[in-house]
Amino acid sequence: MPQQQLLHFLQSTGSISPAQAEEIAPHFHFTTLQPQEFLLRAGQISHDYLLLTAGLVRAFAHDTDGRDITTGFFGQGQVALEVSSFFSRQPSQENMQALTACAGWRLPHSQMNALFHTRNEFREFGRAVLVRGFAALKARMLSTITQPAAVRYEQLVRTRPEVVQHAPLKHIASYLGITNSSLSRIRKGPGH
Amino acid sequence: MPQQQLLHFLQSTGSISPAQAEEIAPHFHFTTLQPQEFLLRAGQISHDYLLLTAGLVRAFAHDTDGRDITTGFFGQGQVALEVSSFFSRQPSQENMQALTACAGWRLPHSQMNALFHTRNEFREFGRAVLVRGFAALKARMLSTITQPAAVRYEQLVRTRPEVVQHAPLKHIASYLGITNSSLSRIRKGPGH
DNA sequence: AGGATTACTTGCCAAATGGCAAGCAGTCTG
DNA sequence: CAGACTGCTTGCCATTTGGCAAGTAATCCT
Repeated sequence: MPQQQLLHFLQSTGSISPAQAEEIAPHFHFTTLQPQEFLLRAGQISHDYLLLTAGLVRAFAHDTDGRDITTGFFGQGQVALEVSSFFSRQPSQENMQALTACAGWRLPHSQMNALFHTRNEFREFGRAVLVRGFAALKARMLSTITQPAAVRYEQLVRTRPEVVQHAPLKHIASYLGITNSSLSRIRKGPGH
Repeated sequence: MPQQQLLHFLQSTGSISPAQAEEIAPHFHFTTLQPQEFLLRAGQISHDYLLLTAGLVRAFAHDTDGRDITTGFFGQGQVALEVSSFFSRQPSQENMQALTACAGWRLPHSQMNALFHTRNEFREFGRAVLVRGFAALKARMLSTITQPAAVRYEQLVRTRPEVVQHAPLKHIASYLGITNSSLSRIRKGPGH
C-alpha cells in the first residue's frame, strides 16, 4: 500500500499534520518506471517532482572529458529530482535513469506551485526537503574531501546497501570518485 | 553606498521588482565584522541571514580526526549562511568566521519568516537563492571528483581571486581537499 | 629587543589512486 | 549456436598526494 509511504513522507518534516497530509496526497499521482527508463535527459527541463516508493534511480553527468559520472543514487523514500532544473526551470545538466523497476508518487511543477500558493504548511515542507538535501550533499562533500576511497565505500555499504546491491560497480566507482579498477581492488580487501 | 548592493541582490533572481525591493530592503540592517570575529560557532543555532557587501568569511568544520576543514568561502555579493542550522533551527556543525573586516546586510530569522508569510515574491526569492547555492555545491562536488587538485586550484584562482588573495594557504588547501605541502608544490608550478 | 608562535616551503620516502592492457565470465543478439 | 558485448578483475607501472621533519621568514607578544 504505497499511499502509506506518501503520507509518511509528507509528515516527515513535522510541518504537515496527518489531516493535512490526507488532503495534499491526492494531488500526487502514482507512476511506475521500467528499468533503464529515463526520468530526465540532459538538455531537458525537469517537470516532475518524484517520491520513490520502490526501486533505484541514478543521476549522472558527463565531465569535461566526456566520461559518465554518477552524481547521485535515489532509493525508496527519497526524492528523485534534479533540483536546479525543476525549480529554476532551466535545462538540466544531468540525466536521471531508473536502474531497476521503480514506483513512486509524481507531482508536476504546476501543481506544486499551486499547492505552494494555497498551503502554507506545504511550502514549509518543500523548503525542509530542500534543506535536508543540501545538508546531505554537504556531508558527502566533507567525506569526499577528508576520507580515503576505501572508507567512503564502506560507509556506502553500511548506509545504502540497496545501492551496492543493485547498481553496477562502475557507477558506484564514479559516484565515489575513483576508477573501476580501484574500486575492484578496494572490494578485494586490505593488503593487495 | 552599500544599500545599492542590497537592492541589486534582491533583484538578482528576477522574482522581485525594483519597487518591491525598495520595500523589502528596510527590513535588513547593516552590520560590520572585525577580522577573526565569529558569525556562528559549532553547537549554536544560526539566527541571521547575512548578505556580504565587503570582506571574506570562512566556514569550517572539524573532521573525525579533529582536523580543521574549510567547507566554504563567502565574499562580496554572497550570502554567508549555514543553511541547515538557519532553516532547520538546529545546532550548527560548522563555524563561520570573518577572515577580513566585513560589512553586510543582516536579516534575523524571525523577520525572514514574517516576510515569507506576507510577501509572495520574497518567498520565491528565498527559494531561488537556496537553489542557486545547491547548484553551486553540486558543481563543486563534480569538480572535486573529476579533476586533479592542480586544476581545482587554478579554477579557484580564476573564479575567486579574492579568496586566493586574502585566505591563508592552509585554509585554501583544506578547502581543496589537499595538504598544505601539496598546495605549496602545486603553486610552485609544473614539474617539481 | 628577545623568544615564542605561525605560515609556508622543501626534501625524502610511502601510500593511494590512475592508466592501460589482458583475461575471464556472463549476456545479449542474430 | 556463434560472435560480439559488457562488466569486472588483475598485473604492471606511472602519477598524484600524503606524512614527517627540517628550515626559513614573518608576526606576535611582553
